[in-house]
Amino acid sequence: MPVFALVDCNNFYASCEKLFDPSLRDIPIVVLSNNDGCVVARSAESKALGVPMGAPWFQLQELAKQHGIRAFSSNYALYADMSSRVVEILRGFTPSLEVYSIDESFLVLDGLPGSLDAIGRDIRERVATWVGLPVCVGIASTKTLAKLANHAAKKALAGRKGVCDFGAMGPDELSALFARIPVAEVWGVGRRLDERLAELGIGTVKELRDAPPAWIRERFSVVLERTVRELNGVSCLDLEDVAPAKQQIMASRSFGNPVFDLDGLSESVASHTTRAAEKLRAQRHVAGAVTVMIRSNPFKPWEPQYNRSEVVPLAEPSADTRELIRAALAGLRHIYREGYAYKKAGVMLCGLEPQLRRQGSLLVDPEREQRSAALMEAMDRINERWGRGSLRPLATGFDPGWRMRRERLSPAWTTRWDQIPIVGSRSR
DNA sequence: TCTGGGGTCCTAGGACCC
DNA sequence: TCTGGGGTCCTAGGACCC
Repeated sequence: MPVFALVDCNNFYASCEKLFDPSLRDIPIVVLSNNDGCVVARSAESKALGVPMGAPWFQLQELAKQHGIRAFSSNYALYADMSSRVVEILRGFTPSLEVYSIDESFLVLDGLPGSLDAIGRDIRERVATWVGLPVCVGIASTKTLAKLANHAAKKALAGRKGVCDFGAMGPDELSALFARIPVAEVWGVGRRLDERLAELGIGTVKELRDAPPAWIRERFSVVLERTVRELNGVSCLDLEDVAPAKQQIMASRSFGNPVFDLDGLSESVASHTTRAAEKLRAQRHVAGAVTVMIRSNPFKPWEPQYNRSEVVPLAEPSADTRELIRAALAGLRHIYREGYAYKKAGVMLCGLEPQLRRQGSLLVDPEREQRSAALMEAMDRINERWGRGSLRPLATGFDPGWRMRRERLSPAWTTRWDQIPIVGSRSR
């Protein structure tokens, strides 16, 4: 029987913010989405105050003032760096590891010496000692159960010091626990499924676990059927230790201020295309089409609304930023309409295929293609060495109007020499 | 003034094929 | 009166995840 562990950082973004600023200890803090829009992470103190996940920050002003809640802009440079440090530590326990998200990893612990509970406590201690972040560990025979065990370690069985191994619990104990956990906590059960399950009298994990899989498949789908099997200890989801190549690549952002004219939209679309193209080349793929999207602000229904996208196929699949921008801007000109306050623009690259396996085409000049590849590689290397955006297409512009708001950004403590924390200094 | 940004998978339905 | 059976591919939409 396989043994999966799910290691999950507690309140990850909020914990990262607290890590380098001791004055924040015991202070309620939240981390905001891009444009300082809504709450995407809360410290334990903020949760205790009842700050809801996803709440718009401007609606929390009163509560924040009352309790001294501090808010931070998303500092992805910091979170990504801390995340990779945690993963590095986890790799010290097992080579079979899947990075599931920025703050979660699945580990396969089969055949390791020592008790699983002891390994779990080791993981917790090592991460806490080496990088200072709190994690919880859930251990079970399937991924879905490991997720649930992790949840139990955080909530229902918080007394177990952040480690929960379902394998060490008896069937009655497990059933009693499952009868206390709402079915919505199960990985793969979202709001809609929760509602539909409730109508059928399934409200707890235990009730879903004990439902006949065939019946679930009939009433719902093969996806939920798989979830039921996983809850019964039948492993259906394998560890994906090699991340599969993306099938589509998105880049989009809301604007810090509304944009009205084509020029502003063009600059943002060119910027998004540039970022998407970097990701595309990083996975060594080419794209067959570019989708460009623009929309007004749906939270202002009293203003005229406009929401449109267009797919622009490329004559030949490409990873050349210039060609992708040309296609995106052609699509943008086609769908742009005057008279709207635009709130968001984005591009999506699709029809992705590996760069190398491409079929030769009579329409492609090999010499030109080589020059393109060399230029893109040079640009990527310069930007890697000197920082993103050091060398960029002119079409991405200089207008700050549409760029996102980040008024509460903490320093890039670990990724910029000029922002590294200073512990003490000798004065003369 | 102010409301995120990515992704995946599955299903149904239509077009089209022989 | 009466109009098959099987398949593929594509797209849109809905659900989920963090």
